[in-house]
Amino acid sequence: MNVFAEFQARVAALIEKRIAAGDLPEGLDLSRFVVEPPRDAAHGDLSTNAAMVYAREAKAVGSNPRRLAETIAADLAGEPGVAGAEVAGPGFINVILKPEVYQEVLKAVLVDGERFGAGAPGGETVNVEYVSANPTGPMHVGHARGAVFGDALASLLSFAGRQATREYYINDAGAQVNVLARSAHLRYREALGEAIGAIPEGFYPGDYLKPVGEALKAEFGAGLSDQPEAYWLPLVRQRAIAAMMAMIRDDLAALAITHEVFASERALTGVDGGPNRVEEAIEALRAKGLVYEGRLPPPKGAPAEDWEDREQILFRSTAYGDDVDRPLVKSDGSYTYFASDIAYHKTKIDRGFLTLVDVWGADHGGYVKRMQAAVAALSGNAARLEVRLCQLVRLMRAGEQVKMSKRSGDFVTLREVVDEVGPDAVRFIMLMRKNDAPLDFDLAKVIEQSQDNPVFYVQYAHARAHSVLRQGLAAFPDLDLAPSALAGGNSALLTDEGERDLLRALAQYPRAVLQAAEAHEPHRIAFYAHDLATRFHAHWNRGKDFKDLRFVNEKDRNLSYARLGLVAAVGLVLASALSILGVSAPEEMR
RNA sequence: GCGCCCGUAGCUCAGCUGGAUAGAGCGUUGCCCUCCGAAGGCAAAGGUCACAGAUUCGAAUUCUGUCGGGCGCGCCA
Repeated sequence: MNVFAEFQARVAALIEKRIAAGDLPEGLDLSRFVVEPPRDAAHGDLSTNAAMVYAREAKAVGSNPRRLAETIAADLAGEPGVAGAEVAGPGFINVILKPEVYQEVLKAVLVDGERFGAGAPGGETVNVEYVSANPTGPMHVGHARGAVFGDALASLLSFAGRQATREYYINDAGAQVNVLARSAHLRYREALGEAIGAIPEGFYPGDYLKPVGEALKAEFGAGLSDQPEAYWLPLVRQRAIAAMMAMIRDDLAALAITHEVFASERALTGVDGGPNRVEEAIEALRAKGLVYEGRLPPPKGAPAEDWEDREQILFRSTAYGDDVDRPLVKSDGSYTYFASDIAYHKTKIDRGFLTLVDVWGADHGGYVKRMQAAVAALSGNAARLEVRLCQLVRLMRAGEQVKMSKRSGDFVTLREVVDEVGPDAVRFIMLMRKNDAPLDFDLAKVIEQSQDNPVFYVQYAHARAHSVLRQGLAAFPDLDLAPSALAGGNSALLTDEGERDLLRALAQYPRAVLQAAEAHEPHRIAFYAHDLATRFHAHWNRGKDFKDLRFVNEKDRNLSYARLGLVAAVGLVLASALSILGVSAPEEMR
């Protein structure tokens, strides 16, 4: 039950009525106005700018904008559920709703439970690709942001009714996985008892490869030590990648993140058998006349000492808005990363997705246009790729930046952070910020001041709601506090301003979900949850000053029951919002 | 040099796709626990929305320019 969407439709109908009456011209775009909650509660329950939006059109047909507003307001005042409507300020129409509307909202929350605010299932299919970290080592905190964002976005879209698929692209075909294999082979020789000394430049130095070396020893004995690299590299690479992916999945699981599809870049190339999807994708582009041999101007800015001017195979990405055409084949004849990424995105299109969302680190920003060009070209402009860039996380410790370098092996892993502060805090902090704003993640702060962490604030509100329900049951042991039963309470008794404030907040949840899903901005759900928690804490505290405002009043069974229904509804919506964010909703926090 | 992102309270950030008097957390100051959970609440102080133009009934929000910061700029991923 979305009050705002309902009134959006009603106002649209009233505007059509004005058109029929000649107060407005035909052919208006009825999606231009909004029905929203006013910032100031004194302005009523709903507010619309419809009369202002169409003021110019009203003038054009000789009508008066002010009169238009008053006519619409008068019509609105006669709508069911409306207690009053008036024109205010520069031309807003403010609507005051009858209490019955909120009683219905409350009932809907209690009946629908954690599904309140969810969109109708069966919406469009959306592919959300996130994390896609190279399988060369454990995840570090920089990966966490995109991981949490993508996961929460997919949850949000699913809740809003879309059919979201979570996907991870494994970069297991490039040069860096060969480096991984050589590094693992080094650890293998170490496991065999060989003194390998310091890890040479150009190898991954981390200890996390030691178990891989041990496992290789267990599987092959000494059988790989005297062989040429060409012999052992594929064997070691395959096992090292599998080990890294297992580790990455574990790290993600610690953050409650899962993917439905793990897509292998290597499998696309056909080197291990199977069709060569990369070649197919390039042929598909070639068939559209978008692949040619040509020369590129030298790169500007950063000096490239090994630049050589030569003919190469290029994708005409400029035909779809890119700045320059992009190479598909390297000088050694192998495909570029871009070429296999085109093939990967083609598989998404071939699987029927028309909306693709990629979550990348901000350092890949320069890559956005060419990938969008490829998706547009491959799908004939039918599919749309949206790239959400996550600014890199600056990891701080007591106000000082922690330098991280994968090469030196000196980095803070995601697992270390999760073990220190818990998955809920990591997720909530990352989701309290827009993805494209930089984020300082101060370990010392999160650890030492964990009580000031907003995640506890929201979780506490949820726990407090359940605490009140427990109190209610203690006072009235025979009450049925199941939400479906509470829906039968007499919510007309909820007349206090604090209670009405909570009801208004509950009514806004479906709207918040809808808008967050449309904008692909899960952080709005985090702010909604925080706002609802604030209102709940505030009203709870009023019960300290005014005893008759407490939810549980042992002398008034019916009133208590109605109020417990409100408390249960707040708890349900908080749980729903936290569930979208992937944060736990404990019923007790003592 | 070019492209993308960002600039809002002392600090960290929201600002509902152009709306009414720009909000919250932290920090500072002063209050509220014989009382449903004080991990909470109330109040005060704190602003040239980087700057200058443009668009219109109306701009933190859209466009242009300037300044400042981040990221990126064949054959790495």
